[in-house]
Amino acid sequence: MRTPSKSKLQMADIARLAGVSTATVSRALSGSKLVNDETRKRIEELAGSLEYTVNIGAKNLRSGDNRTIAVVIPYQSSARQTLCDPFFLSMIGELATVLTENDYEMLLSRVDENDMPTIGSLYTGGRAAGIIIIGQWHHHDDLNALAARGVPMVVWGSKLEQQVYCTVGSDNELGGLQATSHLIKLGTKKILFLGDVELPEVASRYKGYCKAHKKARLAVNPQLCLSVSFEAGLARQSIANHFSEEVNFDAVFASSDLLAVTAISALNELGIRVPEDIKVVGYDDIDMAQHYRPSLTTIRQPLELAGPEILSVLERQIRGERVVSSLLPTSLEIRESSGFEDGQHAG
Amino acid sequence: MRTPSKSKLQMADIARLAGVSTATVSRALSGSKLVNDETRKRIEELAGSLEYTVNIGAKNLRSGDNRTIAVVIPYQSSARQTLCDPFFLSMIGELATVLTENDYEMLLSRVDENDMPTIGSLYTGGRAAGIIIIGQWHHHDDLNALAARGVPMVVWGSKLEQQVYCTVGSDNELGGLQATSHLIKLGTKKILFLGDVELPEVASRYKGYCKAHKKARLAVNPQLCLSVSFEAGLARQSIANHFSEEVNFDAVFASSDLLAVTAISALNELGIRVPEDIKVVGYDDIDMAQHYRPSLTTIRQPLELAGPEILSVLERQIRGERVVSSLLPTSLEIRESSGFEDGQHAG
DNA sequence: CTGAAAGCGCTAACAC
DNA sequence: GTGTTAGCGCTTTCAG
Repeated sequence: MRTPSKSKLQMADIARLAGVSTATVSRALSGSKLVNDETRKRIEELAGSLEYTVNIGAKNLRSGDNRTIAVVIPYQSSARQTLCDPFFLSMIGELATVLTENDYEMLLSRVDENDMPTIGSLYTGGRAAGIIIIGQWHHHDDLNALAARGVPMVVWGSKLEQQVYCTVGSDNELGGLQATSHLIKLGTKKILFLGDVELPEVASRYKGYCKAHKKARLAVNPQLCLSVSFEAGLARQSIANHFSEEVNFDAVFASSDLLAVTAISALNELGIRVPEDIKVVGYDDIDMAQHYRPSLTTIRQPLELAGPEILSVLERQIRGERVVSSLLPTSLEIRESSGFEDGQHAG
Repeated sequence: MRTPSKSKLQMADIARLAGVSTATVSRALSGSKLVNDETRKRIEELAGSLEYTVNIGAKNLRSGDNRTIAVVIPYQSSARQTLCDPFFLSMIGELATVLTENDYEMLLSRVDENDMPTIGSLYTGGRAAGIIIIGQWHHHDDLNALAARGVPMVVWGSKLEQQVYCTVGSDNELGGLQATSHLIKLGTKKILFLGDVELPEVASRYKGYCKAHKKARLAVNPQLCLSVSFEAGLARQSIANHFSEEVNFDAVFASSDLLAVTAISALNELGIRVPEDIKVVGYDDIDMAQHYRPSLTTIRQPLELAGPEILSVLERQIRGERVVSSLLPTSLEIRESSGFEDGQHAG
C-alpha cells in the first residue's frame, strides 16, 4: 500500500528550495528560537504554499514524543453488536473534543473482550502515549495486569478493592442512593432494581439502592433485583417476562436510561402506565431522557467533567506521577417518569 | 514527554535473547515464509512472554505502509457544541467497527470548520492512508480543493454538481420523496419542510419533497419551507416562533429525527397533538425514533451499509483507482407520528 | 545563527 | 534460512 501517487514532499525538498539545510527547516518549522527571522519566514512561506507538513511518524520516531491517546471500547464478540449505548457514544464525542482541544490525536479502537490483554501493545508498540478504556465491564483482572505492566491508562468505571489501575467515574453509589431515596420519598415501597449487578458500576448503584433503604429503615427485598444485560435487545425479553408474571412492585430504578426506556415500553404493552401506576427512574441522563415521553427522571453523570478529568489523570500518569482514582458527582434530574408533569429539572 | 519509565523493549533485545539477527526477528514476527519453523517458534514465544510488540511508527516509516484511516468530524467553533447528533455518533461507532474488522486503525479528529483546508496534512504528513469526512456541511469548496491535491478521501454526504471529491451517502432525494409521498397519501396538503436547505444533503431532501408534490400534481408553497439550523438548541426557538404565529400546515417533514422531536415538543407545548392534529415524519431513523412517544415515522439511512461502502470506496482510492460516488437506498419506516398506532415498521 | 552527521526502530535488498 | 547493510524522514547534538 505504498502511496501510488507522486511521492510526497519532504523536508529535504523544502530545504533545497529555500537554499538551507534540513536542520534549519526543522528548526524553523518547530518554532525554535535559533533561526534567523528572515530565514524562518522564507521557509514558512515555502512550506505553506507547497502545503508541506512534517511526517509525524518520523518525527515521533526520532524525538520519542507521542501525542496520540488510544481510546478503547471493549465489546463482546458473541453479541457483535454495533456500539449502541448513547452514553458511551456521547463519551466518545466528549473525549474527541477534549483531546483535540489539548492537541492530542485520538486513536479509537474497538476491541473484542477476548483481546483485552493485548491492548497494552498500543502503548508498548509506541502507538499511543496512554490508553483510555471506556467501561470496565468484566475486565477487572485484565486491567490490573495491564496496569501492573506500567501502561499509562485510565478506566472509565467504578473504583474497586484491590485495584492497581486507576479509574475515573461518577459516584455510582451516590447516584443509586439519590435515585432510590427520591422514589422512597415519593412514597413507593417496592422498588425494582434493574441491571447486571455483575458489572462493578452497576453493583455500586445497587449498593446505593440498599443504602437508601437502610436510611429509610426499609428492608431490602433481594427478589426485587432483576439482573438484566446492559444490552437493550436481550434486556427487553427478560423484562417483559418478569413483568408479565406478577407485578409486585410500585417503582423501577433502572441502571441505565436505555433500560428505563425498555422497561417503560414493556410496562405500557401490559397496559401499565408510567408514572401513574409505576414510577421509573433511569441512569445516565442521555439526550433521549428529556425527549422521551414520559420524560425520564434520571441520575445525571457529568459528561462535561469526565473528559477533562480523564485526560488530566492520564497526563499525570504519563509523566510518571502517582495518581488516585477520581469520583465525579452525580445529580438527580427530576422529570415526568417519577411523577412530575413538568419537564424542567428541579433536582 | 519521552517515556519516563524503563525504556521499552525493542527488536534488538529479542534478537539478542534469541541469538539471531533483527532481520530474522522481523521476518518471524511478520509471518514471512523464509524462516525456520523452530527459529520462528522460539522468537514468537520470546516475544509473547516478554510482551514485545513492534513499533508501528518505525515499521510504517520504513515500509511505507500505513493502515491508519483518519475520520474527520467538522464542527463550528462558534457553537462549540459537543458532538451531539445521534446519527453522526452512530456513524462513528459503525466506522470504528468496520475499520477494526478490516485491520485498520482509526484516528478520530474533530476539526474546526475554519481548519478544514488543513486536514489534508493528515495524509501528506503521513498520519493516515486516507480520510473519511463525516458530513459535507458548507465545505464543498474546501473538499474540492483537498481532492484536487490528490488526497484519498471519502465524504459522507450528497453528490453535487462540479464535484471533484467522492461521496458516499444515502439517496437524499429519494428519501425526501418517500417521506413526502407518504404524507400526501395520508391526505395532508400543506406539508411544512424543516431544515437548513443551504446544506447539500438537506437541499436534496427538499428536492425530493418538491418532486413528490409534482408527482401528486400539487403546487409547492415556498412559504412552507422553514430554514432552521441542524442544531437542536437554535432550532427549537425558531420552530416555536414559527408555530405560534400561525399554524397553516397539516404535516411536518423534518430533515432529521432530532428536528422532528424538537418540532413535536414545540407543537405539544402549543396544545397541538401529533399525529392527531399534525402528522410528522423525520429523517435518519436514529435509535430514539422507535422509543419516542409518539414513535417517529422516519426515513431510514442504512448505517450498516454505509460503513463498509465508505471503506471500500476509500480503499479503491488509496490504491489509485478511479472511483465514483455511491448512493445508498433509503426506506420509509412507518410509525405513530404519521398516524399509525403500531410501532412495527410497515414500509 | 547554520550545517554536517548520527541515529530513532524497523524492514528489505542483497549476499552467503 | 539467515546475517549484513542501507536507509525510511526527521531531530538533535556538536562544530563552526
